[in-house]
Amino acid sequence: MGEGSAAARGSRTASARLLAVLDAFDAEHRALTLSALARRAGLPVSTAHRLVGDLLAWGGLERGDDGLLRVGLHLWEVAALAPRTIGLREAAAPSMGDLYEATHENVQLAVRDGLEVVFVERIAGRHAVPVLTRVGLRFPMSATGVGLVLLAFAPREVQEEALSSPLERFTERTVVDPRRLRSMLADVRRRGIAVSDRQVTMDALSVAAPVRGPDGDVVAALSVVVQADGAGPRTLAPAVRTAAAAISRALAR
Amino acid sequence: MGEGSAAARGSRTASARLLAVLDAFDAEHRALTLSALARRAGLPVSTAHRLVGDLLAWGGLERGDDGLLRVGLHLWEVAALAPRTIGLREAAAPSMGDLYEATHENVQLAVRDGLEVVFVERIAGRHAVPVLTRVGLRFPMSATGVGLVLLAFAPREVQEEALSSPLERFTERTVVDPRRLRSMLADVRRRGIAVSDRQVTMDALSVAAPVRGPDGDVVAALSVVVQADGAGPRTLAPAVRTAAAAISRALAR
DNA sequence: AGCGGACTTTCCGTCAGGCGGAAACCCTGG
DNA sequence: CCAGGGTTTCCGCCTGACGGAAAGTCCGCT
Repeated sequence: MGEGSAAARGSRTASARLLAVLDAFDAEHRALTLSALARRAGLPVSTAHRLVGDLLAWGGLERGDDGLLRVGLHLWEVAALAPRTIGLREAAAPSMGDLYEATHENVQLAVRDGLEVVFVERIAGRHAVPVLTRVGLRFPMSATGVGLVLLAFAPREVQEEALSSPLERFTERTVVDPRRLRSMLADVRRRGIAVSDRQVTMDALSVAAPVRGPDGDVVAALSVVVQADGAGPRTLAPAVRTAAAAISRALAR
Repeated sequence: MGEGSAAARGSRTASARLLAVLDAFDAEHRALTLSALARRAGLPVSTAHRLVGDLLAWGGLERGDDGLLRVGLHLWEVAALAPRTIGLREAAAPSMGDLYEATHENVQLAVRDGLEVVFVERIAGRHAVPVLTRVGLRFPMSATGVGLVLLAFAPREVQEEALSSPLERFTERTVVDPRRLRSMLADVRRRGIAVSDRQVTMDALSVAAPVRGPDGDVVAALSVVVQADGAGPRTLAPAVRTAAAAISRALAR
């Protein structure tokens, strides 16, 4: 016992409360009123009020002209110091640009966090297929191209854990059978490339390749997303693989 | 009395302490040991230890294989929700790419926060002049090209405040005379373009133009940084201006 | 105007829980 | 083997966080 919003409330630490305020924001709720925020964070308004005040003073939140609360610039500044974010982005940008030039499709870079992938950078073609992903977004590993790569090269324990929980289904083609997935992963490791064919949406297909850090372990994955019936993976694979390799080289320096 | 690290300690609010932990990180200190962090944050280790524990659990910090603490991915995810960050980036990316294609020089996008500019995005040419700026970095407004633009179009009060405090000098050519600066700003407003000629470093020159939001107010500034003795501002201005206008148009949609 | 509702801000008494000194623990290098 | 750095745990004191409540503010609606 002890769970349930009411009970949980009182037994939260001060930091947890502050962080809950930040967690009240997500892609669908980028701007909140104080009370909406309090509701979402599971806090009494008066408490939220004080915490928000602290965050406003610090720059972690900002109040727009419309009076709504949004995530502030200062938070972003700090966050920009995260490894696997700016540094990775900077190293990857030129090669991603090249890849975009070559394909004019969505080019994405993602890293693994726990059992999920987080998209760190993306070049969205003006005319490319619209995709669900966005920078800063989190996705389960099993479906996307980048996810397959990152899972294939993840430590044993992570793989086991990912395979043991039920796999989320997005389309009729999403692979949800662990045995099937396991063999796909072996394939990815062997070929150094992953293809997610209509496993996320029925109109898109992605081709991904691993990006390696200085010491050879896979730190990120690069992918290109194309129309499912367009140029096949066959032709894209080499380009993605070389671009990923170029990023790995840039990281080594 | 009352100031000085010791006295200040006790009189801090819980949130302030947590935020101080985050502030312990900066561009020169991206990875810290617990005690170094405590020192920088002005907190007793035991306190820092607990706060760090909370942040680790939340994902605001992460501990590397080397045992050092770094800013965590989850913080970045939240920060990515900040307006004038990802959204702006996404809107600006294509035009910035075009501008880079045209010039092959550093292309930068910045917004104003208080009396400073924060660089939000940058395309670093492989062969372009090395510059001091980096994404996530903060600079005083008076020297850089983007700063001049953002200051020129800032609200009256901001301008007054910026002009009333002494201007930081970077090179012998940095403008530090408020009267001189004031006339430069008028010029920027009139021409819709700002040139910072060797005001930050003696080898670089930047040309900047305003990016406007849907309601016409200046929300960001776009700039190109080139070798001080290279192609003059004369030739760059049109390109920068058009690219900035294209971004403004993208934002309007 | 007058009213109801939703949000924000302030106030304050209570008491949970944060705070931090100190000591134990754990390295690594001399 | 010890010295010096870091990390982690423990625990009693007491501060300052907590949140209910009420006042203040700003709508839109009739």
